[in-house]
Amino acid sequence: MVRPRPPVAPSDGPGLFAGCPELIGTPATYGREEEIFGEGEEAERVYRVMQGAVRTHKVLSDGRRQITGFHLPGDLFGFEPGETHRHTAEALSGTRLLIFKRRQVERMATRRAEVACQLWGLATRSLRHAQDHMLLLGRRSALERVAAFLLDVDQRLGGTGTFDLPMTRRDIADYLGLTIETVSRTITQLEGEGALLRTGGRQVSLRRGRMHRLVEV
Amino acid sequence: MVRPRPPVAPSDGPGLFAGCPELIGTPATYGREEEIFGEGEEAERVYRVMQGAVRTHKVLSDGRRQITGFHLPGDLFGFEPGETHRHTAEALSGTRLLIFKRRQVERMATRRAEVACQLWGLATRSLRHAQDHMLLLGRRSALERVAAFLLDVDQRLGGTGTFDLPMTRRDIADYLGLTIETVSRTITQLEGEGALLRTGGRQVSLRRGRMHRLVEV
DNA sequence: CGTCCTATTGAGGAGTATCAACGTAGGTGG
DNA sequence: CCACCTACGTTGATACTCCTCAATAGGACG
Repeated sequence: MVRPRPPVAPSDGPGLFAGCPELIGTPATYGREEEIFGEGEEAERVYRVMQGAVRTHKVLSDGRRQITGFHLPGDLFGFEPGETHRHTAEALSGTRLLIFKRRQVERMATRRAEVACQLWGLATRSLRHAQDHMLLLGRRSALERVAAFLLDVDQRLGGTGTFDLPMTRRDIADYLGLTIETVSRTITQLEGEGALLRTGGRQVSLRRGRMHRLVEV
Repeated sequence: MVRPRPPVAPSDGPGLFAGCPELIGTPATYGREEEIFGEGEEAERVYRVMQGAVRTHKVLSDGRRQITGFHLPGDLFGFEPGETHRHTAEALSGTRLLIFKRRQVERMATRRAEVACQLWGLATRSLRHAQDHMLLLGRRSALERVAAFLLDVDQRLGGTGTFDLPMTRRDIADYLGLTIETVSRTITQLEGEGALLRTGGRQVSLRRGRMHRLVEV
């Protein structure tokens, strides 16, 4: 969730891949919790979010799950250097995607350097997000994790300070490497310290100054 | 450390960038613990390890550190999508590098799609490593982390099962999101369970069957 | 209104961090 | 060549964060 939105806006046009008119995507819709692709499946398609949201995750055999990222409109996902997907991807809610043939994109990338550069940029931005998240998972407390997460969601949803969390406590917990109980308790604690207000349902209103002080560098 | 070696072998030639003869790197050597670049500095160079090893890390203001990766001969590092480095890079020991001008590489990438594709492949492989590491940091126990780490180092150093750890306990701890004491205790525990032998200094000899059983999926 | 799923809260415990002491190895200067 | 010094590593005692298990409350939907 920390990843900044890539500069590829959905307004590039309904059928375009990263501004390349030769690549036309096939529209598709997915329902809440529906799987888009599974870990281990052949990676023959590439996806672009048009509406809704997608999460990608990895699981261990005993069910422990780590969400590696949330994908919002404009984001591309599903690229793999190898032949198979290393993640499972699922729609968070009703979601519209554009599907591209991976071979077609790769062939285009070998011909048009700007497409290949865009792919590189996308991968590098994802990498930066992943590295920031490693620091969070390896070295931050539960309070810092939740505060950083809430600030990030706020920013991605417009930065007004008041918003509805688009995911469940389970998703948040599996993204932050915590349990749902710890997430819940931490939000309660943040409310007790006056760093946020719960204004009904999943809506929260942040005191961004106080929140930032909890995260610091 | 988990990242598999990229297919770009150092034997590509002393001055070549990813098989591209137009790009000639400048050789440089760095001593133990010497900084190669710092977080926040302008990212105008790109590096390739020829000999030795490099670690990249991020730090919080209070000193908490997360090592995001170790780079061995053949690996490229230092790429950034933005203008500044998001990491600090330091040599683990006496290390020989090849330095490339970032602008030059990018210009070459816009002209030659195969260079851009190589950059994409490098970033994507790093991303895969980062995502595997997120699962480790977010959801694995200390025992699993250390066992996975040792198996990975063994594999990267030839897979014989017996090797010298090329980094200190502090580096291991900061890579695995643990403390040096926990790393030390966990290695002792692994020895007690007959999953490895300490054969003097930093050398260890793994019982890979037992180690693998501890890591599973 | 009941059912199911999600979220909150509490009590207790496991796992890892922290603080401290001691042991070991490698390098330096006498 | 040896003694010292410093950095690294191990082990122990204790503390604390976060997890686990359990019960309750709140919302969405039929």
